[in-house]
Amino acid sequence: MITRITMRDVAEAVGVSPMTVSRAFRDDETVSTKTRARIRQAAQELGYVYDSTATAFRTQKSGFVAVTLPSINNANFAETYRGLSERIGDSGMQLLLGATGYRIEKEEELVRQLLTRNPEALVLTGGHHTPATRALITIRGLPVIEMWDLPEIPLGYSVGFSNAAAMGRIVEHLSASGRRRLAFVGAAEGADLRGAARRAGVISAAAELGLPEVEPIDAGPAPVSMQHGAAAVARLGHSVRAFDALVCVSDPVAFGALSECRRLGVSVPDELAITGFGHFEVAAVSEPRITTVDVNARRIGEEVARVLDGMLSGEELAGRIDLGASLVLGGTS
Amino acid sequence: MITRITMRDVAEAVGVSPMTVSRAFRDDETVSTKTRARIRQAAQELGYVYDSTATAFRTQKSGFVAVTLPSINNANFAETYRGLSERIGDSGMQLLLGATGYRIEKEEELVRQLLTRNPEALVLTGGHHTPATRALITIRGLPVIEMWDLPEIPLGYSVGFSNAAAMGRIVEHLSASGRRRLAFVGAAEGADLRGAARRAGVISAAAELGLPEVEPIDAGPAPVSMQHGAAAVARLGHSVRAFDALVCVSDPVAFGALSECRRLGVSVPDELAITGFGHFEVAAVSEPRITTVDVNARRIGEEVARVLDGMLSGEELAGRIDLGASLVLGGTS
DNA sequence: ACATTTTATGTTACCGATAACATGCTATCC
DNA sequence: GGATAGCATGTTATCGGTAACATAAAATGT
Repeated sequence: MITRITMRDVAEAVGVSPMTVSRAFRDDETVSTKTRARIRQAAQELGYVYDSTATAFRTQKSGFVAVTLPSINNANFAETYRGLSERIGDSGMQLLLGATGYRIEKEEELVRQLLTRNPEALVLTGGHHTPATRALITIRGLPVIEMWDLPEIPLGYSVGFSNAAAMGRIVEHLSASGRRRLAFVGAAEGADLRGAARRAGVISAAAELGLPEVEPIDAGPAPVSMQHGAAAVARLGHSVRAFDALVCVSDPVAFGALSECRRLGVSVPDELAITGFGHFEVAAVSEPRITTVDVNARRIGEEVARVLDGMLSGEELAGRIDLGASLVLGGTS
Repeated sequence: MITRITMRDVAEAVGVSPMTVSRAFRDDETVSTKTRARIRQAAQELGYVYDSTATAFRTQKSGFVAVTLPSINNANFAETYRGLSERIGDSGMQLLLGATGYRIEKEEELVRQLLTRNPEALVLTGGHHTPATRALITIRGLPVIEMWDLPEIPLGYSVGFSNAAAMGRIVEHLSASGRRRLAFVGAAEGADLRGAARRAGVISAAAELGLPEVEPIDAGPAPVSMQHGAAAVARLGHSVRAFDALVCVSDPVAFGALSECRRLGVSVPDELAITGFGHFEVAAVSEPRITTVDVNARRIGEEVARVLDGMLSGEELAGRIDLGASLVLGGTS
């Protein structure tokens, strides 16, 4: 890589101006078909590679959409990202990904870093952000979409569902099937906002249905996963039988709990019901299958892409898209 | 966002030249502490955001490392990405991610797109690429790391393990525990190169140990996951008892197979052994736990980050890092 | 045949930061 | 006290495209 090949080189080879090359590369109709072909040809031969950095600089349009996710290692967030990623390509945008580790302070740091790349829009997971994050975004007037949890005070567009409503479905179902002594298995108080919203949803739904107070079971710091679900039940041991339903913050946690119940010899669903959240693959495959709610992770991503597309082409769009959540009955309840 | 705030604006506010502001922002020691503080202050007040695009353009260093993964929705690849992502921050690099969907043609398209962003290095998963991909990279002299599968003809550095060796461990273990009629459950012939390497590893290890020919069971097109593992066993039904061990291409597939065996009433491991690959969380939590091999997904990412760091600072490094794979015994074998 | 429109291409200036070089000013030394 | 070294800051040119405007050549109309 002694000297980099630029449009100028291609232009000289063909015998036209760099401007014509630039036009040809953007498939500008005003460049004659013949010239375009010659330019393509020469570019190919010279091994020219288009430089998006220069374009981003000159046009002040980066072609980037910045995305933050709590974790990439979560099948649901990954599905959302996939839906977004596959759909966004059409509008010529590229995604810049950052993982917050479920912490809004980390999110702030990430947003700061991502903003230096001049993204044309920002997609955040969740509706809670540090004041500095909010300020950074609003000062710039950057288009924002918040996804997953529908926020009370949105920054811009939002696409997702209500954790409380989704958990309400679960609790109603459990109550309808005669379960009364519910425990909620999730992260420790305060650590995970999404988890906290789900716990709150369970508690209020239980209260509304006249069930006894829900017992919160701390499964450790977020992100809680299979191991934590298993460990939480292992810690309880046979006293898990004090409950007749474990409402878990997510399917992985539910699966961990289910496996541990089997090890303990606690029969699911006869002695104990177990429910998850998110409709992960493990819930659909395990034996018995886990009762859960489908929150359309994939579709969230796809809808975000659609909204982005519309936003960037200046359309008027609904500010808030609630994709809802549907109960998926399994054999654990 | 009427007019964007630049270093010039900050410079004017403080009463210095833009160059001094530039130096201050890069923590250049030659700028006096007092001036630096005043610049920081003014930048803060004006809401100035550093523009990496301009820097990337001027210095011809993008600060990007491009990464391709087969899929983001795979706990192992996600872990590798996480390891890489968390370690790479130190060198000031940012990752640009693309997912190939396990297809080298898509990889080529992605690499093309990523190259327009002038990445300073490229990280590819796997050792098989289209000729065009290889050409694109070598012409540019772009530093490359191939990870996961150690390639026969590497493009540059490589960090990973041998699929064949790892599968060898599994087969040896099965053979040593008296299993003889092995089936390999994976993607259809040719579809998935990584899967094909694993199948080949099983077949040759079995041959070496004098076991009968291994039966290949097609679990569908890559990526094969839990559902596919379950469906493959469901399709076999009770004739699965013709085998005494199912060697699965991955833990999710093994878990699907295990669940389906339970539904069928086939006893694992008494009637049938099941093994996985990759040491996914589900293998460690399911009951029984699944025998698998740990390929150090997280560490692959971390090592790649280390190699990148060294590469970019011009150190001499080992060209090939084999992190090996270790057998993890579970209750399914 | 000449004016007018259309088509294809060229010219110029600029996006925001920074490398390389230049310079003014203040300590330090004998 | 004058020369020298060192520190802090300034000047200039530039990275590779492209918006906006300009223009030459060909096509069209009357």
